[in-house]
Amino acid sequence: MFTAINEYIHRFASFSPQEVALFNSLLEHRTVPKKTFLLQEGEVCRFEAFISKGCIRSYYVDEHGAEITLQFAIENWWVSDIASFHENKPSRMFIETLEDCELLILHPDTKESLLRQAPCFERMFRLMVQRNLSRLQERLFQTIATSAEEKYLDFLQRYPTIPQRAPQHQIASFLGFSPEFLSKVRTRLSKK
Amino acid sequence: MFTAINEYIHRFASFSPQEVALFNSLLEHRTVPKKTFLLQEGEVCRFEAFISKGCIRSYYVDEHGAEITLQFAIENWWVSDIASFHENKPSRMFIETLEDCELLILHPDTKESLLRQAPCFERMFRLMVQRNLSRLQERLFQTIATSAEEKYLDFLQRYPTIPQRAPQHQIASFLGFSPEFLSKVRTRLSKK
DNA sequence: GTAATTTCTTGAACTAGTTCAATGTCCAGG
DNA sequence: CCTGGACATTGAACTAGTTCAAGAAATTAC
Repeated sequence: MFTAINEYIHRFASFSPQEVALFNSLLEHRTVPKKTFLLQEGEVCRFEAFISKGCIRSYYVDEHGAEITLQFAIENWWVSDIASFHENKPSRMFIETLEDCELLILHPDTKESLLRQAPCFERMFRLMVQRNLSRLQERLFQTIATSAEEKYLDFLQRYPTIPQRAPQHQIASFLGFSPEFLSKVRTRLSKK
Repeated sequence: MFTAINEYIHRFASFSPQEVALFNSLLEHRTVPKKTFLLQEGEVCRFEAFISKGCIRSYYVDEHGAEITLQFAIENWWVSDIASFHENKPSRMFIETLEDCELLILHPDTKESLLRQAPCFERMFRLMVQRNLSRLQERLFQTIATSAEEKYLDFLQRYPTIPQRAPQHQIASFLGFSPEFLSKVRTRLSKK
């Protein structure tokens, strides 16, 4: 149950067996069916969830009711609204499972307890968030600088499993254009 | 010289006088004239710079030679390419002063030394990066979900000093549209 | 103080992407 | 097995934003 997450944390830093044991002991294991909301707009996010199995989407809803997908999270990724989690404030996001999921969960108090008992995890979380930040910078750049077609092709490379796991209109909302246009881009590409 | 940065770090965590003294002792103070490149594409970023005075822009250049502004950094902000800095790899960014600047600089080795001697700074940097990440999430959402006019108005609220400090075409490239269109948006707004 | 360069504005022609509506497809549930 | 709802496709009309070109305004450099 913990092999994946233990491999994961060792990619960022080294930990003693005791530290790993402490970490594992603080994780809550949870099984969640598909189409379940882990978080809805207005709620405070009380988890950071590591996905051992399954696929989860986080998204915003804009003033016209349109969805904008922030993230497709799959195996070996974390999902949370960190701003809401850390500042204890209502979230603007929805987080919903796309498949049946196996999660390993940290709560605000268990995370604090972990960091108090084993401060070396601060480093791991810092490096994790840093990596996230640079990826998001790249994505913003791409959102502004490239055409819908390029974005879609790049998406297929980067997230090869998502097209089988999420409907197209959600992918369009991740890439930043309308589902109809994604459909047109796809037919255009398949004619080449 | 250190008052601003010391206030800044205390907003994220508490530090003993010794820790603060160590931190300050590791900072390199540097004065940089306007229109100086702190980093150019292809170089490895060897600094995290806290701006005591001045204004700095970081941007990408896309395949057609167009600039995309990632950040306008002013007093009490940090500027760096964290991916390049931490993974020691060539950057895709340019970082250029818009004004004469006073900077307090951490280098990769001084940062490591700081974190080794005073691990509590891990926490501060983690919280800093987290805040950055959530702001960038908001910005991505806004880039996708709102009109040019809304983006510009929101920009004026959020960065009231930048219009006096940076040319309009750079602001347009931050907001994600062409300088000509920004000009049109502005005349449209001023007619209201 | 004037030349040179960068920045900003305006207009006309264009295009990438949107919106709406209609039709077709694919399931999941009873 | 058939039916209702979600999902995808297509086309036509539209629009927000782009591109190009030219001129005006503002800065900068000597």
